[in-house]
Amino acid sequence: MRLSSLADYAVVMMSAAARHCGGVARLNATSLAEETGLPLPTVQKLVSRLSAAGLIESARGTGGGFRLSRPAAAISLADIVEAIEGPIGMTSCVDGGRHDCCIEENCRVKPHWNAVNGAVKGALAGVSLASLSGVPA
Amino acid sequence: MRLSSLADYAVVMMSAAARHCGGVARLNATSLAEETGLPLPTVQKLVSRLSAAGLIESARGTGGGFRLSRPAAAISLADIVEAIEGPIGMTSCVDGGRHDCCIEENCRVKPHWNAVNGAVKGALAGVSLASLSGVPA
DNA sequence: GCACAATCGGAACGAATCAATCCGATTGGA
DNA sequence: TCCAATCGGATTGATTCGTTCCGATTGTGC
Repeated sequence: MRLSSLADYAVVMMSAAARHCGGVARLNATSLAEETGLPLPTVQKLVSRLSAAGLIESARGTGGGFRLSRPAAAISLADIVEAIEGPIGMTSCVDGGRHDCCIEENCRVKPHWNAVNGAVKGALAGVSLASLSGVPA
Repeated sequence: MRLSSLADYAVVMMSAAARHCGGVARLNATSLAEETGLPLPTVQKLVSRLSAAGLIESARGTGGGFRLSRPAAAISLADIVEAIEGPIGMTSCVDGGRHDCCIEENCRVKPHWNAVNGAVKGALAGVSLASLSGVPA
């Protein structure tokens, strides 16, 4: 019931990127690590995950860096959390997923978890980077 | 962003207890383990946690067992999760708690986490054992 | 009053996941 | 063509979680 530190750091990092990224400016991992105070390797790992998820676009080579692939208003906390921790689900018995529960047939709690998952996901999807960093658009 | 297996098992166990416990009947850990299919030691550990949290009342000695200390309608998922995993909070920077975040001064995301935490907690508090097990009262 | 049996409660072990770190592959510029 | 700076993946260590086992407590039956 507590998201991992990586996801927390990712949210902070994306918020800082949204504040600084003035449209086309690219940020590198080093400057962002210095600004946020996070360790550099951690920032690198987060950048890898986020770029693999498609939230940011990275450019290699000298003077490279990364920038947001979408506007800040179109990125929500749910996107970031799913990019770092995988699909949002409080239990293993989500519909369409794996079935590792050995008491699935006698489990009458399962249908109710979907509603709870939807509520949690909606709570995270309702907050965007724009509302976090104060950017109007 | 995924609650532990213990909490999941605890919810299942409490649901089964709510179905069987007809007011004053006491359940023992062995029968409940046989019915739910969970390992006996796990059930014992869950009973320990839940009794320490005050959700169930345990009785030692021959013919002992445990029963719900409150009506099924007065016990929510939030109570069970908090009994097993501690306070519900997605991050370490909850108001009134510990301050382990080294970038707290530059963190502008912090005020928004409280709203998210409240939404999640409300989603869990809105579901009671009565709605899970189908007991009318 | 005593012994027995069944139970809860806490402590110890092993496994899995997570977080942090390091090195190699790729790419743009000079 | 060479160099330098960067991203990407792989490795190591630590923390936490899950499971299991053993001792303390208590009520019953004789």
